[in-house]
Amino acid sequence: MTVSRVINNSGYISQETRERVELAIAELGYVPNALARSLRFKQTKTIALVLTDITNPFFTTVARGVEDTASEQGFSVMFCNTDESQDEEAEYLNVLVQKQVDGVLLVPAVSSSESVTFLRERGVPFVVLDRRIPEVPVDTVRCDSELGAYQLTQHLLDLGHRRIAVLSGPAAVTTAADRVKGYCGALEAAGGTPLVVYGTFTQEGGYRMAQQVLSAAPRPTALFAANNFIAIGALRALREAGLRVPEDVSVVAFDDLPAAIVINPFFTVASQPAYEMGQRATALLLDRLNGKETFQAQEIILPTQLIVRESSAPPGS
Amino acid sequence: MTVSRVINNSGYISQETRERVELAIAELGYVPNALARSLRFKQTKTIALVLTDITNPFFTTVARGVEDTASEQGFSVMFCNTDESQDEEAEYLNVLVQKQVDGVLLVPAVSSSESVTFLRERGVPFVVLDRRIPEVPVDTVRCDSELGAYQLTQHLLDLGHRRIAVLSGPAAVTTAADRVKGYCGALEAAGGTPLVVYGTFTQEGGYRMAQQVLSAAPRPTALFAANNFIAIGALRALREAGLRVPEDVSVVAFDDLPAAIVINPFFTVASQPAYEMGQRATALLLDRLNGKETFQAQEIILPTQLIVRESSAPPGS
DNA sequence: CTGTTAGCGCCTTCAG
DNA sequence: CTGAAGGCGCTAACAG
Repeated sequence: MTVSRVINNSGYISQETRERVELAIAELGYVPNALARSLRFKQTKTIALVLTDITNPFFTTVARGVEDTASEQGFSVMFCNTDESQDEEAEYLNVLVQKQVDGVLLVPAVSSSESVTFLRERGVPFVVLDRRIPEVPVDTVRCDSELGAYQLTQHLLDLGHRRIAVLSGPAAVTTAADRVKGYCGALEAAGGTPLVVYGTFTQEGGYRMAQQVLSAAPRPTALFAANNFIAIGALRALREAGLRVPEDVSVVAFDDLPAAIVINPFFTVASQPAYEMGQRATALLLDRLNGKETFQAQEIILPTQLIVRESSAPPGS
Repeated sequence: MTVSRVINNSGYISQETRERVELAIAELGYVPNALARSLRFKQTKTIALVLTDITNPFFTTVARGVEDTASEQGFSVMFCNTDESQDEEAEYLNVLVQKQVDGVLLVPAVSSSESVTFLRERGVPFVVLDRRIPEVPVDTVRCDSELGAYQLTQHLLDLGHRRIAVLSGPAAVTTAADRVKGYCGALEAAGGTPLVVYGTFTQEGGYRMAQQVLSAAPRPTALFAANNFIAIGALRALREAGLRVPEDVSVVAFDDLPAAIVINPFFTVASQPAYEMGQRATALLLDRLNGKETFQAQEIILPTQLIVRESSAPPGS
């Protein structure tokens, strides 16, 4: 008890006792057991970040924003890769709840409400990141995928493209769906006919989807990749088909690559403020934990930024 | 108690009681408290990954290898970014020890033995990742930086370069030092004079170091970047100076960028098997935890792979 | 100012 | 086969 008082600087302690205790602590290399503390206070000072794949630079940057913000406030972060699998996600959430994390930042693999319901039933605060859970009011921090896609498509339309294909992600993922929606909105307003293929948010997916749309006749003059990996895969397919970018086919994409890892910024993109998304989501979650945010669910929607680079040009240029 | 027996499938339970308990569990959304369990068993089933910056694709990939391997064996992973700061590192380790993590994977910010001693004194198993702690026998998983650097330098020598500058990382970081050493070994054997500058493992660092060595007379004909970020920064400096790669200056680098995020593989590199490093380090740590590895410290040294691409060519070509 | 009691939720051990 | 006691390390509340 006396030791506890010394460590936590609480209550009255005589100078002499304090020094004796501190000496003993140093000598023994004593470290307080945060587990026991957590058990008592029902607070672990730990949050979890559940995402699909930390290997994607977008999520890496988000993760960095999360960790920085969390550690500033004395929280640790556990991270989990679901690989877009709902089962993995459920399994991780189960473990996290058992481990009594104070809160969860979740990039849901699918837009169903199961995970969210699971957490809510067990009283674990959470913030949904990057994607939406339709029809359920939950704290969410994400970008405006629809508007970003609209702008990206509009940019292609302005350049004169009419046959624009979307290489999308899984239909069940809201960012994929929203981007398709924004694209359709812009395209239909201009009297074009949507051409949409669905696949995975991976390089392989982009490669396959690109091959698929390129075999169509007439060939699209522009491709819209729903994320960075898809864009890279698509580019590979274009090269193999002997098509030049942007001369033969323009390419635009969602998600920019960090300046630190890219040699030649090339893709025209709708860039998402990944670091800030991580920051904001964490701040919101911690506010909830501290009871600062007690009102209803809020949705923080950040803007994307259209950055025009060399991968897009007028058709047949 | 009876509930405990049901959950853990231990001891005798009548079928009927089991069913009643299971029903109650489902109804109440009961979740066992892993904290209490950990307190009793002194096992949290959690390990920590302490690295400098998860934003670096090399470490991102390592992290992925770690998480995959850990979760396979039922362990969760906490991650911490030290930004090469020894103080941050010490602070994180302190928290982690308090939180009773079962083990730590550490990419030490500096090569001093403080962190390692800290962990050892407190009985926390750990594996050092990527870097060495000189003169202290500890479990280590890393690449052969010296040999990799030797090969990279030899490659430049073979092309005919003699004035080769190294843009290194912090002198206190063993990977930086080892790479300089390998470079010096190759260069001196060929009768060249080493030109080494030290900086940070960042794009900014690479930019500044490149500017510095390019102002030397005679100008180096080749640059050796000690990591991927430095290479990118150096390339920026070269461009600004109106120098072409590889025509005017060749560039080689340590660390490859994952194929999924790179458009045009361009740099000649010594590639490290990042994912495997994470895997191996985690496996070793978990073996220690399970008492499988009870013998003395071992050092697992993985080979780098020399990949020749377009950024290197004979001088004046 | 310091120490004792009790309980957070778990499971080993021992009674019933 | 099921339940009660006790302790993992911590601290609020209360005694001394």
